[in-house]
Amino acid sequence: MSLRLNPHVSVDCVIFGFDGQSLKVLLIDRNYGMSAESLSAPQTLKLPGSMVYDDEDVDTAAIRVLKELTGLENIFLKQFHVFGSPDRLKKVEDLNWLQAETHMKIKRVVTIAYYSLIKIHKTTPTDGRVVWLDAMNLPELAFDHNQIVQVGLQTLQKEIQHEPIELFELLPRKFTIRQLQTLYELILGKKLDNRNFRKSISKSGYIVPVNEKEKNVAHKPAQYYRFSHSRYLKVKNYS
Amino acid sequence: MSLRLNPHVSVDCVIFGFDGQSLKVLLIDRNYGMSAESLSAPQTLKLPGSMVYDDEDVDTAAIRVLKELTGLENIFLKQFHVFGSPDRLKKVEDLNWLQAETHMKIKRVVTIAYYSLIKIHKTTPTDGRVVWLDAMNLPELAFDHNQIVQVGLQTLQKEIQHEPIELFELLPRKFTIRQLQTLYELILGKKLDNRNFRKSISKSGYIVPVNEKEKNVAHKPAQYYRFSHSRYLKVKNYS
DNA sequence: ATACTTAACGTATTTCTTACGCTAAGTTTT
DNA sequence: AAAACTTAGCGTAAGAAATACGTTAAGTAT
Repeated sequence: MSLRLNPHVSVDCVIFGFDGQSLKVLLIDRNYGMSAESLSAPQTLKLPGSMVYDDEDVDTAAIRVLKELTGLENIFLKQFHVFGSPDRLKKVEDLNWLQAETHMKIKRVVTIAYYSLIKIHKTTPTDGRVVWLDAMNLPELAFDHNQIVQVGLQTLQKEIQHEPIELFELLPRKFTIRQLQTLYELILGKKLDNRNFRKSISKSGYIVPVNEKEKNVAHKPAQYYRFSHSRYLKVKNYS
Repeated sequence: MSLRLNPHVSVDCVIFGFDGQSLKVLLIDRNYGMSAESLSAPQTLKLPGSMVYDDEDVDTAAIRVLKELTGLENIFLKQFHVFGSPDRLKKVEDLNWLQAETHMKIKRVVTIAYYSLIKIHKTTPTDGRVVWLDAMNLPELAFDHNQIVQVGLQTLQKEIQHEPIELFELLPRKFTIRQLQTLYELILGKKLDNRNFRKSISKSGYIVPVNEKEKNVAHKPAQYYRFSHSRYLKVKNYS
């Protein structure tokens, strides 16, 4: 019979952001501040994550990671998968970095992955380790983080079919229908019919116009809308 | 800064079964073979689970638990949530039992929950610890296992709206439309219109009749159907 | 004034969902 | 043997939702 051990338990966050053009993922440069040679080494980027502390709920750990990096609280965060293969740390440089960082002898880490959606402009810009990269075109990341992003993206694609609410976390408070459609198209990876998209928006009942239009654009200015949480609850509960 | 530790990592399986009448969950009597007083103690029932072994993938651990209890392999198993609250072991008898069972000093266990669907008649009947109880009407279970079953059921409800394929794991190879409908109604917790249900089945394209009917029933005998995996793939990929 | 660009409304068609009426094929009862 | 009972199984019509596509509107740039 096999022996039992305690793997270390961590959380990793796939933090999606939208800058109006493309879908981004927040990454940490783990060699930030090091020599130029190190910086040019591959796989220097990783997802933000942390070991789970003593007496800390795993969800709380994910909330903490997000707070530390972005300063944001009360953000949508969803647990979506556990990555627990024993050979997740098969790259030597990953294991070395992890042990130096945590000051612990580590054999194995089981990680619980979360995804989150935030507005890019709200992130703390003082943390130089943070970079935003295009979610659809990532370089090779540390550990199994490319796989984690991929599974997170697939989960998000499934989720927004039923709960579009999550997407509003990615947009400014006031947004145009076109911005919302672009976001849908980016995440789903396909084009949508603008006229039918508009119809579905007006039918939704919880995306309401605000008294403001675009300015200084070289075409007909678009109406701004906002997401009405109270109307959302009404629509979902009482009809 | 808080200390870091290694919680123990376990898997727990919510194994759903269908006996033609009601939806069941497989539970383990952890006091099996003990004195009568112990047997009458509350919370003697728990979900099947295990610590994750050294060099074992977490998914593999879940597969192993299922195999040990039912003898079944190649069964649908889906990871659905991690339960990682630090006070999961707050009941003294739970902690005592766990430490006696594992011969380890345990402070905390983070568990990864899976659900699975199987045909009840195929379970190994030799294991006396195993009991099947009605999923909708469970007694108080050990640990946070009532909550785990509840979340598992909610996940299953969501899943079958999009991927009815999972349900065929619960039915015999040949089944009637009525059996399938009963299963849907049990899981969704609501009645469905039989005529419309039949229509959706014939439209599906992957539930095909076999050359056999019910016998010795006190009414018009029903046609048997089976799930065609090859047709399922065609329908889902090429249309 | 004309061209250009994106916003925004409308309509017709098809496809999906829902509600409900009726007949069919067995066994059980009288 | 006929009638009653039970569940199987087909059909149709109305309403809702998804799809495809034509057209006008309101600004800036030249």
